Amino acid sequence: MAVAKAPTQSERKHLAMLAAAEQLFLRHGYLGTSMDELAELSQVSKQTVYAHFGSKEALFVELVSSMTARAGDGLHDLDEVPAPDGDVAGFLERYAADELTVVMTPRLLRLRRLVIGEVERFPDLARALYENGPARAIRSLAVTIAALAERGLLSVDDAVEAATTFNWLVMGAPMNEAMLLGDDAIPDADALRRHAAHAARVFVATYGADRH
Amino acid sequence: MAVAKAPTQSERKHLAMLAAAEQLFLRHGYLGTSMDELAELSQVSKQTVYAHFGSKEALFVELVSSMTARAGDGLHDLDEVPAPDGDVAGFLERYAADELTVVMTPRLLRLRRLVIGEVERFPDLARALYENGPARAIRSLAVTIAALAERGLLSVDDAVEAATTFNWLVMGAPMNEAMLLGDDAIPDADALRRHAAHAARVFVATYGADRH
DNA sequence: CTCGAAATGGACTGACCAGTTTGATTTTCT
DNA sequence: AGAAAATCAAACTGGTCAGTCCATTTCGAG
Repeated sequence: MAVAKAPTQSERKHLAMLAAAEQLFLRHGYLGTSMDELAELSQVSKQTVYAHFGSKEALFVELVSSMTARAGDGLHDLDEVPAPDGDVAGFLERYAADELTVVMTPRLLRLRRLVIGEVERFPDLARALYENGPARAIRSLAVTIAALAERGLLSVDDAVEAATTFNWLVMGAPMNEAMLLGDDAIPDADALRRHAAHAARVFVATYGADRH
Repeated sequence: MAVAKAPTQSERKHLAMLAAAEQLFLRHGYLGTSMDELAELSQVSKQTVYAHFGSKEALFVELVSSMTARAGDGLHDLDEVPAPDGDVAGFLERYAADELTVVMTPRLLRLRRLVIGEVERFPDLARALYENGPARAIRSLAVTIAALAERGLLSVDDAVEAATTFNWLVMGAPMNEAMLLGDDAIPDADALRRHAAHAARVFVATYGADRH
């Protein structure tokens, strides 16, 4: 088994700095965060910050990139058997609820706000977030939808279009509310489940196999 | 008729400052814009800026508020006769295309990015943008949808839920792409029309009167 | 033409900030 | 234990920024 080696001081400080950077950048933005502030919150001297990350911009890019990469992680191992033999709506509802539970989280919403606000300054970070978030989710869902269509459980011409439709049917309203109304407007778990059910209902009404 | 009185120098400068503020704030953000820069671009002395607006924050709030208030203007006088006697899908498609044409504009998208990035600093501006944008559009659409349901052209229980669904069916994908991918990713007029048609098709498949 | 209001520009204050320097201290690894 | 690497505190550089001050000029209405 893996040996739990004690983290070195350097590693501990590295993590402390990343944690402080996350807190400050997500709260105050890129320009609104100062390196002195960050060093103090990390309980670390300023030189140590520069020794580890080189510059404010490099630290920002590293932090945002790593958060972005981990963004849609707990989700995409859900390519289990899509539907046993009929309950497509139930499957889609569960999928939507899982997706919403992952995405509608203060950490990820703040990351998204931060990155959107910095599109002009850091267009690559924004593109990376788009690729790792919606684009990845849609591609993955399109495969599943195509498989369901193959089995005759859905009636779909263009699987990517259908996946895109479902994705924004699910995410559109809560995401755009959360962007502008702040974390207090995040729906609770029950509201998310109801919304997921509604999205699945609309989708099946459009793409259900019983359409001629 | 209204007399076209020549604008005084003071009025001209006031507008020049607002124009410069729009350009700079939308491009560089709140913190990224300096008052010296703004005065220079306005062809005005710094004193004049402070004489007119008092402070950077006040100028920012005034600019964003006025842009927000005018945001969904060219649209909501479209409460003409919703549908003569049948073509609900066509009516919805036209409505969606109009809405998309107004919203998917660099100016408004940049405003939205700016406001989202400043949610923590200026929560009231964000709330105002939400109210004047999506919330207003959805309320207005809900009335129309209820009227169509009344005439038996749609089968709708909850008009607000249906309006919300249609709204994000229309705006979700292009809006969220534009937020992260920048103005270059704005779909052209033809793509917008096709997307509007698709949204209308999905909506009618779900809420069409021919559902039992 | 005249007088008050508005605008000018340029210097100035006080604060902040990214990044560097230095020399001493502590941690890590062998 | 002892050398190399990492960290520290604190001062410092060069620059920027919001907002103010002031003496002079320009504008516009009567």
